[in-house]
Amino acid sequence: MATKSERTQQRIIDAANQLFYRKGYNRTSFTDVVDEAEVPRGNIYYYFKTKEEMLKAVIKHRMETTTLMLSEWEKSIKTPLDRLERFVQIMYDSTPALLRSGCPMGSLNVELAKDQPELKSDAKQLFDLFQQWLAKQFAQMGYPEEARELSLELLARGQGIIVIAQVYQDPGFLERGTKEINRWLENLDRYA
Amino acid sequence: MATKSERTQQRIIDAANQLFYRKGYNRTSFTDVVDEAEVPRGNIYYYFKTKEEMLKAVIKHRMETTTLMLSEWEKSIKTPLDRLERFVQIMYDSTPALLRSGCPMGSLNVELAKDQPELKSDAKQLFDLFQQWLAKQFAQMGYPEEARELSLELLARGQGIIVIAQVYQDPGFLERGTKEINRWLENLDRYA
DNA sequence: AAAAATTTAGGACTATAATCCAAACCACGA
DNA sequence: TCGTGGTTTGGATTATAGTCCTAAATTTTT
Repeated sequence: MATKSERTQQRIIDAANQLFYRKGYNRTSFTDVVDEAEVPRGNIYYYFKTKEEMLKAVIKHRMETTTLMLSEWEKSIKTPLDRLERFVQIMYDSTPALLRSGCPMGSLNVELAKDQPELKSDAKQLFDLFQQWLAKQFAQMGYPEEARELSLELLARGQGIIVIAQVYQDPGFLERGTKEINRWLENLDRYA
Repeated sequence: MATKSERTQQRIIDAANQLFYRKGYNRTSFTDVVDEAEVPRGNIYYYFKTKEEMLKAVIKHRMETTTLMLSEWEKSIKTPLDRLERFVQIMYDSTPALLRSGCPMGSLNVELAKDQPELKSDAKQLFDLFQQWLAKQFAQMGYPEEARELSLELLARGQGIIVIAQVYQDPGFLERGTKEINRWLENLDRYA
């Protein structure tokens, strides 16, 4: 089992992760994290000397859980189409959170792209992770050439739908959008 | 001609407008604005008592210029298809800015949607403005029923393409994306 | 069990941001 | 010309955020 120290660190990362998502990176203060994680003020600096470091840890954490999720999908889901649709599914399943705080990956990138290039390149890794996994599925589906472009298109569609659904607080738009993506994927699969 | 005071106020709004776009609202400080507008420190508070007020003025300004732009398009461009394509065109024309700072309207909404609901509802007006104008064009094109949904879909496509193009710093993706949107619009028009 | 290393804890310190203020300045009508 | 209202200044003030420090407590190692 994890040591107490490891668990404390994890609590901090979890708290920061949530807050960065809900409030955004820049608007989240150390005080916020400290309160949420229920760690004494000064102690947090033992684990993370700067806010940047904390963000990097959060991104690393997201990378790990995402990697795990994707590899499990790969293990448990047989066809590329079903895997791609599983990806779309989490969008739909996350409706309430997406309407509240947008896409965790997209909004972080949009925020950091402004004026914080070093951090942005870290956040971009998350996109890369999904992008490469999606491309792999498209390639297996029979589109090795177009795999990258298709994966970007799928990501773009998702991002767009989420932004608009959030702006208009419209879960229906998210639902119709994901259905439409599925139709598109099924057509791609059919005519591969 | 505008009074000196009016011109000063306008300089402040222009500076804030640019900075909010380039750095984001939360990361822009009064000092930044003061420097950019070349107005003495204290003077800015004569015009805007709070940062919120300044944002509202910026949004108002954007609303005005956008309204003007859209009504000019309506005057000078004859068919709904051409008008819609004109909209797509500014996306393409703005490639460098979009790659640098994302969509001015989208990124502002994404930023403010996190934890700043009052401001968010102001920023949303910008979307409404475009959305209603786009819907009008779709209605004229022959889709009165689907006008709203189509306008949201067009906005979503634009947002998605911009986010991905920015994340991957890929002007080509933006170009292909806008071309694809145009194809879609032309098909809609053809089979109206 | 003592020594060494890690972790906790709270507060101090510094930097930066937002906001306010009061004196000076200026334009213009009485 | 004087005074009055709007405008300009720069610095003062306050709040908040980020960072650091040091001593105590705890855990680990010897």
